[in-house]
Amino acid sequence: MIMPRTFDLGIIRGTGMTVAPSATREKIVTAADRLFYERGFEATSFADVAELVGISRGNFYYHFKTKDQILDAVIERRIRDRHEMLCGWVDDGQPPRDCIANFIGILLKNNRKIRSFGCPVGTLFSELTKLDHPGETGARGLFDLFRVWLRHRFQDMGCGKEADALALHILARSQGVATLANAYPDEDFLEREVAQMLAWLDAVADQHNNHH
Amino acid sequence: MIMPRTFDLGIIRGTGMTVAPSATREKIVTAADRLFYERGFEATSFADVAELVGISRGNFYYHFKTKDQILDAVIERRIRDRHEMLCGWVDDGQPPRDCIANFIGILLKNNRKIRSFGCPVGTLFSELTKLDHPGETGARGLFDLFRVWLRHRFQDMGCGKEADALALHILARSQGVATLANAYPDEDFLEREVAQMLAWLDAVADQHNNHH
DNA sequence: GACAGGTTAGGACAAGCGACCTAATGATAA
DNA sequence: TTATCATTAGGTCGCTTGTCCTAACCTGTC
Repeated sequence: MIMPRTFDLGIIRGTGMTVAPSATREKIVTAADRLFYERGFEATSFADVAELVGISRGNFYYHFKTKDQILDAVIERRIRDRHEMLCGWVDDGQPPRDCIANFIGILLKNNRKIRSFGCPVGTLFSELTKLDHPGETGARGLFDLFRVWLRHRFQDMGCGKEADALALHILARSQGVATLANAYPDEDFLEREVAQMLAWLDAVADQHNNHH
Repeated sequence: MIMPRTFDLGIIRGTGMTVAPSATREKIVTAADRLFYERGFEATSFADVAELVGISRGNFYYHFKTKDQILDAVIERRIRDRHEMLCGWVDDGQPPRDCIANFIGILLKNNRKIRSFGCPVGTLFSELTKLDHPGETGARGLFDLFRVWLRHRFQDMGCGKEADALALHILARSQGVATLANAYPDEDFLEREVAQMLAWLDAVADQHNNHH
């Protein structure tokens, strides 16, 4: 397991020291995280975030020098959250097949948000790529997190060299399902596709159980 | 086959008459189509389009009253182009299996653009949804065009009631592959997934050949 | 030449944006 | 109390945006 980015656990502001994160800063990141997801990064203004947090606009400059820094903090948090979630499943001692099934299950767990706004990872990456925004690297890091984690689970299942291709495959399937669930928000489609993905997963598992 | 939108084949400008489309208007739509795809709708300004076309900014108002009208025209053209492409395959007398294979082949044919900017349909829809933009309906119409066409091809293959689910499935797979090809622009992934989709298609075809 | 109608260029306009500054506030420690 | 320093509110700045207006430009026909 590789942490794709170093984590800024607090405010540094020139002192070179790591301090406990400010409560307001965390509120800003939380609000920005939500608005970047629901409205997109560019369409979200400082005023929007300030209104949601309930603070003054001008106050932002104290916590973040630029809008890009807020984006970095949001991506950082998203990576940390997903990282914890994924590692939690492994630490629980769940077998790799169940871990991957949990990943697929995210689509159902978050089905309402996904049907409204698509996948937080895919839509953010897509937007930043089009904007030629440096944050694209961080957004790709989110993909990397899932890709590497899935690869390791498939390796644990004994898939060997195929593991990375399988990881990308299931990642792509999830992205596609999220996109179409967003365009056609009827619940049946999502459940149907998740069931198919789980069946596919079990077929892969069986195939490698029989071989070894 | 249903045309999801009526086509405005020219400029109306109050007269209620349909006139031959102006050359400048077509240039504007072409440039906007490209920029909306490469940079996104909101991030593309009138100045950007004007520069690409080589005309004055202020001139836009003569051809389009608002930016939204340009978007409508772009979506209209995209629908018309895809409609012609899809109908062309059917009119050529290609069997349904080959028609669907052609659809999957779009991913390879446009692989360079897709790896750079993602899928023109999916990314546009995703952006407009987040913006709560009325053009979302038109963008969904693009999905509808493919969905209905694919459904009819699967029906022609004898898939009956499953046809629509199969159409959505292959649509979702395409979307996911495009998204990940955008994030990881190495050629192998795209070719691998396309091969898998074609294998899946043949499996579906065989299944329904044996049954009947 | 004179005229008319479709077309174009260039600029004006208010609104909103990110970035930035400064004075006021609040809590803590001497 | 006083001093200190982190934090906040409110406002300004230059810039870009979409929208809109008007004068000039073609390119025909009379």
